[in-house]
Amino acid sequence: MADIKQSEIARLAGVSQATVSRVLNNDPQVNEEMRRRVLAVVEMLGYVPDARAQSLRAQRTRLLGLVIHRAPHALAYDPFFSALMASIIEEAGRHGYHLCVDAARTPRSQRAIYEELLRTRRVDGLILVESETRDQRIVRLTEQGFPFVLLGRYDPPDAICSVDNDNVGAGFMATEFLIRKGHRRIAYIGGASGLTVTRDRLQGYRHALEQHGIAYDPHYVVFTESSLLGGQRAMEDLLQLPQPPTAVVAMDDLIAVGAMRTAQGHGIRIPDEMAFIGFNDTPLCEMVEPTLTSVAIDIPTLARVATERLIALIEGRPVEPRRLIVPAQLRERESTG
Amino acid sequence: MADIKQSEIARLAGVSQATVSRVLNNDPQVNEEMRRRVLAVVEMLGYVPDARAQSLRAQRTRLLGLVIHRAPHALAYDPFFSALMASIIEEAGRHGYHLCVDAARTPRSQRAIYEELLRTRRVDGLILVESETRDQRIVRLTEQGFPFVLLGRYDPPDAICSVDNDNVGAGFMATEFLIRKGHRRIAYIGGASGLTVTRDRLQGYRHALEQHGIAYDPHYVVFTESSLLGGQRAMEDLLQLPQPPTAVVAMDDLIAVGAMRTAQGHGIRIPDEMAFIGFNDTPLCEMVEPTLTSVAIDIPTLARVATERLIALIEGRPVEPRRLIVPAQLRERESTG
DNA sequence: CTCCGCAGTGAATACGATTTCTCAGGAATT
DNA sequence: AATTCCTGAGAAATCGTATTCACTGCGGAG
Repeated sequence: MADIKQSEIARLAGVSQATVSRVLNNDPQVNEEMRRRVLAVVEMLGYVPDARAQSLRAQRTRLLGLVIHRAPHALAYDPFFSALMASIIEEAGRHGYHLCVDAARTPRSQRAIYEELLRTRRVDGLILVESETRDQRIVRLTEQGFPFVLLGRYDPPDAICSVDNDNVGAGFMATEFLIRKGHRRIAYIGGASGLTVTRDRLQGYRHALEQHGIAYDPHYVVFTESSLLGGQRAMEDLLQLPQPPTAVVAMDDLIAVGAMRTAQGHGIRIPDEMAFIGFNDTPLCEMVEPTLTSVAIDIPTLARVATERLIALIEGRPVEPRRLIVPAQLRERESTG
Repeated sequence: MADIKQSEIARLAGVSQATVSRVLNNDPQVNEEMRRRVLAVVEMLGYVPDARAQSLRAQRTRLLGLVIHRAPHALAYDPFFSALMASIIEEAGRHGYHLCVDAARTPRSQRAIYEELLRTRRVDGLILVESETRDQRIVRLTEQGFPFVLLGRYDPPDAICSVDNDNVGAGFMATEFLIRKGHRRIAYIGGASGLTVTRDRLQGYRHALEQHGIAYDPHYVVFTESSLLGGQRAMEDLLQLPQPPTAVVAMDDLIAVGAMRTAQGHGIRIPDEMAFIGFNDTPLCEMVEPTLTSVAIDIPTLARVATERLIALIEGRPVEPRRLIVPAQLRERESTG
């Protein structure tokens, strides 16, 4: 049924298989009469070229790769990745590409997955998320000359194509916002301390304190796992302090909500006694009580730009500048009064 | 660098390219001495076969397809799909398959995407979610003899391979639970009325009422969009009734949370004055105040089984029984007292 | 009138792997 | 010792498409 190939079309149209290929690829070299004849047959049989053959011949699959780490947890619980995926898929589709999503449970399986995708040439390029400060993937991909784009890294090596939200700026924005509300004892809860995103937002936090003449107190900075539970644990620690903070900047919404829950559990009223601010402006913000102020990452733009650039790299078009930063935006809600 | 092919390995090992292929495919016909020699070279160069060439030759890509509808909304806001994806990817990986995720904004683009995946033979099989009562995709795929598995449809045509959570049972379970808590005026908020999942859970709801001698009142049944906003709108309607319900069965957690928000907005205390129960047991349930009782769909099992069966279909292994039902489970939390 | 160039086409080949066919050479059988 | 059998490995075909190369007419220039 579906086993129609170009040679079949060619036979029915009375032309050579090469001509069929030319017609389908809009080769200007082909005569109008021939084109019509071929297209008529193609139309009639509903022929579409076999992607597998095209992949081999053209040495490109038109597949982009995205690997989610810390699966299945991150994928199932963090809407950031889902939102990112949705926009990547959309933009990829606009260019005739598809998205292959993989997931890794452990750093070890992660390495293996990248290695496989790379070696088997199953995908044409990769979007790297959750880049760490000294990322082996970057080294490996670069030495292989494999197209990739970093998404979500603030200080990539030069010559690496990257797109990032302005994490330093976002950290600064969140912290300054709280300072202007009158807070002086502001805590920062980070995710894994190795992640650049954790560090970048922390840097913005310190910047804001400094700029407003508030001394940096390391007791107010804790690192935890990026999850509801992580936020809860971190908050427990902060509440042990002789002088607990009056406001909390949490590295993501999940952590923020976890921290809020714990604070509420201790009878603390939000935002009157303690203010909270998260990052990513996930749907979660609207779902909790009180609703959570969050610094918005423009995920659709981030995804769109990263995808566009990756495809440009794959197709050998120039990509300048190598590094692009998408600005953040603060969405004020109830948790900051 | 990475442009090693079998002929290269063959040359270095002093054998023919066919032998290299045989070694890599564990052909017992090959001598131990040869095998060692080839493997040594393969190991040294880190050679891995090109997936594109394998795809063409074997007429199979080892890619599974999943199309998310109502994108980007559904993907970004409904953790169900993310959780599903995570488990599909994991199970697929276990069998050497990858997952290609697509997204459709409109029913029209949806048709186009399925048609393309089908015709280009880009994927070996499809997992269909959100099956409707008279689904054109099923007709099309069946007539093409294309491997696919239905996920989340309770009453598939015979001979169609499907996996579903027990939606009727889940609807029954949720409703009966509320009845046992003493509720008599119980509302049901469904998603799009065409979705089988909406109808199946409704059927279970009616069943439970009937079995406990409660008259079915159509005023207590409303359909809405599967979103926070949809839940809010539906709740507004229910609150207009002369005798508002004392308990609400919402077709998914998102709708339930939206409905709860609106009820709270009207000063209704939960669960004292009104009880709520959702479906899917998404992470959201733990994040809201009060936490939401939900009927758990065993997503990992659902995904695992569906993926296993799809791969079996693809590889021509028998799949019996055609229809499989994964039981649901109620997770009691604060919203039902 | 001859030759060149060019548009348009078909034949042939490449892409990288798997699989079938074929055959050499050693073991086993008579 | 001659024939058959079997094992193992090479040569070649194949998957479906894109592309290079070579050829055919035909028109215009010299």
